[in-house]
Amino acid sequence: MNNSESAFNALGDPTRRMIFEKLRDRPLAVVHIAEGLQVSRPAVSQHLKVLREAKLISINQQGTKNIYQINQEGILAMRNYLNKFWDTALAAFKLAAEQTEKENE
Amino acid sequence: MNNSESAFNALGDPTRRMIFEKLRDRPLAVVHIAEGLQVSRPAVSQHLKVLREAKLISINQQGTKNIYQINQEGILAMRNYLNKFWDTALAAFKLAAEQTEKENE
DNA sequence: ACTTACCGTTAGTGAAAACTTACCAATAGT
DNA sequence: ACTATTGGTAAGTTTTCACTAACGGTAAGT
Repeated sequence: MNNSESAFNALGDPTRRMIFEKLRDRPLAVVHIAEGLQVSRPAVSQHLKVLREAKLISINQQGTKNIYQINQEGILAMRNYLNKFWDTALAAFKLAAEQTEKENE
Repeated sequence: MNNSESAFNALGDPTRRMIFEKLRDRPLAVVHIAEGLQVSRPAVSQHLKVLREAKLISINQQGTKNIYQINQEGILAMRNYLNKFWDTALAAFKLAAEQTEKENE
């Protein structure tokens, strides 16, 4: 599974999107990420693992605290995927239009 | 659920990503989408429904054939989400850096 | 040393969702 | 008319995965 694939998988879950958006505004320790969320702390830990493997977030270990923060790499992977996807789709569309035009001459 | 949410949900599934990528190159009827895929045609139909509701694809009905094609709307929703997300994260980061700087004066 | 705070992992459970089978409706072609 | 093609839906099964409870491990503070 490449970067963008694991990133799409990770953001496919609503709870993980909430965590992801919490970290958008500031880096947070796991306890604080779990606050306000309706799942247990271990569940949050598991989600963090998935997000980390997708390179959407990264750890900054400080003593016993694990401070999580946004990682640009995963975001870039998704953006590149979508940009390239659309470019390819558009090119295919234009090519098909030209083909049709020729056939009608 | 807004647009980008349902889009992320939809692309969270690997089979749906495959379908989505199949349609990138050309519009296809359901039968042809199912070809090569390791799931039954009804399963494909169900996936198409999810992708359609996320506005990632759209139908072009031609007689008894349902031709599916890429829909830019869902893609744009995701791109906008990611762009805005990153902008916000960057702004928050800069603000935090300035705060820290002031404290160290 | 002892206690407290923080957090990852494992095992087991429950719910969501992906899948298949069966069925039916609509159009196209003969 | 009838036959074939196309494809959506419903019911039921299977599988996946998100979740909790319990445990252990590490670092900080006293």
